[in-house]
Amino acid sequence: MPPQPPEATAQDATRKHLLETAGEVFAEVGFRAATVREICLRAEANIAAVNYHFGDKERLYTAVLQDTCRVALETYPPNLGLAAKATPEQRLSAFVRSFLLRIFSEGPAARHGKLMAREMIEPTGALDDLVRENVQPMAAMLKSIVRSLVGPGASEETLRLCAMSVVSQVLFYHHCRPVVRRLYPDLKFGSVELEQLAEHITQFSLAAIKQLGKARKKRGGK
Amino acid sequence: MPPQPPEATAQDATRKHLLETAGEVFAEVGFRAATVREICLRAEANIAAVNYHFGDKERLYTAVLQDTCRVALETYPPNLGLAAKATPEQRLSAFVRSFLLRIFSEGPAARHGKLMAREMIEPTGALDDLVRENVQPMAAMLKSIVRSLVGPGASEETLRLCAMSVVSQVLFYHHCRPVVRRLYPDLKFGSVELEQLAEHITQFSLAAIKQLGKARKKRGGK
DNA sequence: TGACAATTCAAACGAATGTTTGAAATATGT
DNA sequence: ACATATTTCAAACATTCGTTTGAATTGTCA
Repeated sequence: MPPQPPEATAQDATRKHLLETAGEVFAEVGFRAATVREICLRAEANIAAVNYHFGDKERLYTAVLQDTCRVALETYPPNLGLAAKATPEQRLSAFVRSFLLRIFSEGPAARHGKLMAREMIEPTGALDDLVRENVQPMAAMLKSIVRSLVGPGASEETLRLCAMSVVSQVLFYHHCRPVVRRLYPDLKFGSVELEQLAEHITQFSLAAIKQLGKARKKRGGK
Repeated sequence: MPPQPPEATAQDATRKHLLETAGEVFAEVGFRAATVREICLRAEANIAAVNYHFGDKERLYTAVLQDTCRVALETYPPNLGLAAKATPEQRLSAFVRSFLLRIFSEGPAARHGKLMAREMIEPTGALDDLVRENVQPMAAMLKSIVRSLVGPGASEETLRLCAMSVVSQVLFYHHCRPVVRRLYPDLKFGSVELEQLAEHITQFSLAAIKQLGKARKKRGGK
């Protein structure tokens, strides 16, 4: 007895199809440049379908944003199949790796990354919920990893700064891809390269965090 | 005998005013959402002024992008008044600090950062020239700093990865400000906080780079 | 089958936008 | 001062977009 029986999903197939197609279009060209005509055309639905099923273009967008976020986290969960007794180093590595994969993956799961990148430029009302329900827990998880790496007694500010330094490196290649591509035209982002990149980010961050921990101890903590 | 005598600039004051105002509007709402009506209204120019002086909206935009880039680099030069015999550590610190200031500054110099952030989402034809003439030299400068920090014999890939790790941390707070603001509502980005942030990024990166250099030496280079 | 609700459809509406136009105004050079 | 080129101006044009409308179609249930 599944909570969502198949008939409930098949009931409004066009609504689901619309959600899927809108995700594609929004990710490709953004909310503003996307037209409901294009979305309905690709979804093989009537122009009026968006307004009928979602009210208007904006509510369709927020539905898309929530849906893509769910799909992305289901496809690439933040812990990425980690043993319960993993070391902090392993946990950091898994965090970085799953984050990179989630962002750079092709297919439906990648849409969320693109949409979020656009949200950074022009935040919509949907961002508040998204940060509270998805980003916040992820940030807490990373901060706990950093805490166990840098040792006890580190200030909250230090933990926050280090966590940001880790996340920033992951997001950079996605966010600045247009520049990176032009700077290094031969650079590819296949699964092999992503693994190397994850390894670098992990090692770079581990070295920095551990060094900061040592330096703090020498100074007698603070 | 200045190469650009004052009469040449005063000649078409509306063109200059248009460039200035367009920079404001484009930075605020982006190329697509910006309207030539709004730009001309703020510039106290006629609707047709854009087409007369720049041909069309797109060519106005590229002119704005080049102009703001020039202003930003003039206001916050990458070396930031550094002595000729500065240590690599000082050079890295100056690079990070000037980069942060250039991006987070208020006023006309900040526009370039906002426009570039939008270019990352929807690159225009103007990006190619910009990367070639401005980003590329900056990347080379940073790479040379990293080279002198990590020690001789490091691979080009290592240098590139480390340089990216540095830049990414700088760009993160600007690019992800909507999320950061929601995660830490009390966080401010005044001049004091920017100095602290620059210090963290510098120390974090220095620790990581030097550690990578040591590790490479121990392994006998590569 | 028949009545009612849900969904789909083509067409049009109203608003906003980049651009064009041709005349009016201003500046320039002799 | 005059003739010419440059710049400004109000108005309109052509297009695109989100949304609405009312009829047609399909599905649902008794």
